[in-house]
Amino acid sequence: MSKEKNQQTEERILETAIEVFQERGMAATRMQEIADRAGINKALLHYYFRSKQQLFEAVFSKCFMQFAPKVNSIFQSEEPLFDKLYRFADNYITFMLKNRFLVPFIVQEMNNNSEFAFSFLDSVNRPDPTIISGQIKAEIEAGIIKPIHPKQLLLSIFSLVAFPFAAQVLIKGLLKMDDEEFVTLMNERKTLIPDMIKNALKP
Amino acid sequence: MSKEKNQQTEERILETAIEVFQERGMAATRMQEIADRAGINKALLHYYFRSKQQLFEAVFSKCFMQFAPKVNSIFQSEEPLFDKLYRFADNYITFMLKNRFLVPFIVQEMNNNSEFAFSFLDSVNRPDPTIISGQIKAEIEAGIIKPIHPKQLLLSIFSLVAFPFAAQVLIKGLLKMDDEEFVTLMNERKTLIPDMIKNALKP
DNA sequence: TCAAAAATTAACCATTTGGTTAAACCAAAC
DNA sequence: GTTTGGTTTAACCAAATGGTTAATTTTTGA
Repeated sequence: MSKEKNQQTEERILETAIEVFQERGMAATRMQEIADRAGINKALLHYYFRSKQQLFEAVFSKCFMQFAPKVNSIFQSEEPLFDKLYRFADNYITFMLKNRFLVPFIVQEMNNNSEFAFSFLDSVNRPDPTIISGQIKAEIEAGIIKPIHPKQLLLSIFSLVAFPFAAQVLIKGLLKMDDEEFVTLMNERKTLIPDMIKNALKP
Repeated sequence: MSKEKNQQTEERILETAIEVFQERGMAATRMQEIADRAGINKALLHYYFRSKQQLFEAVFSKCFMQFAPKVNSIFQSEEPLFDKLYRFADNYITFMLKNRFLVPFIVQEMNNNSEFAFSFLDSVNRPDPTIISGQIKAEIEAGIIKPIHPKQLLLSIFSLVAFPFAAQVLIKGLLKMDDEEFVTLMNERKTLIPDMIKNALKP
């Protein structure tokens, strides 16, 4: 068989696996369901990816890499802090609105598999907080923004942007929103969040 | 056998089940492990709680009720908005620091089991956003705070407080924190978050 | 004291699940 | 056309898992 089809099949398996893993999470995912949805025999899964664990790791890695480099490039550019912030909120929310299960999946599996999570983060070109932390300190010293621990600021930004996706069902339930309203709200947040932080940090 | 011991056993099972479910999540939890940790026979689990699903629902309900009424009472009191906010951040973070797995558990299981999640929320004395939403609108009209959609404000508050707990492992990994630093940061956030929001909403 | 009721257990059971094996299939090279 | 290599499948397998049953132990209350 040609290399072509080989790659195609592997690709189809991985894409299907991403779907199922994101929908159900690692623990609740069944190899059989992936095989069924991909229209192949279960044994073929093990032919391409040796085990459930390895398939999961391929899925996780691909998912993580779908947004990490982008975040990285924004945070490591030369722009002023607030420009980065607007760009980040916009890009991140836009992307996550198209990939609704991504954040919950990453968050959940990191929590449930922390040994793997840490070794994965160490092996990967992950967003590096030192550069932007330096920038935050510099802008504080320059009097552009109020003093704040850089990690607190970063944590707040991530929280404001990511939590609504991470806790989608809870939030919709508590605030009595349907999906349409949720999307509207998240679109507003592309500017609302940076505006809010800008205001909060006004010296 | 006395009603006493009955209650005691049921209580011990439930407490153990809370531990295991929070550690592993519904899908990865094994009835056998709960039985082992509780020092009883597996059949006894089914004697008190008919099935894994029912045990899970008891666990989930008890966990949810550990904090929902408190949040409720704070948000529905007569205080000014910012007083509530300070009280909420302080109480919530203090409690979650002592129950590290609670938020991730609730968030994860609501996501993975949304049919159950919604019917549960409907059946329960959940935090009701209408009251505090009214208050927010009133304080906007009184010129105390800037205009903002009440749901956006509530969503932001929840995000800032809850996300670090929900995504603990991811956050520690990205920001390179050990647990000690995490605790320090979260303690600072008891006032940092309300301060930040207060500033952001200054008219 | 002793029989009935409740609690607890050991042994089972059916099904599900991740994973394996050996055979079949199929495109291409010779 | 036949061999050869990787690809795909049907059939299996052993372990794990949620759940049940029937018997045993403990408690109760008359």
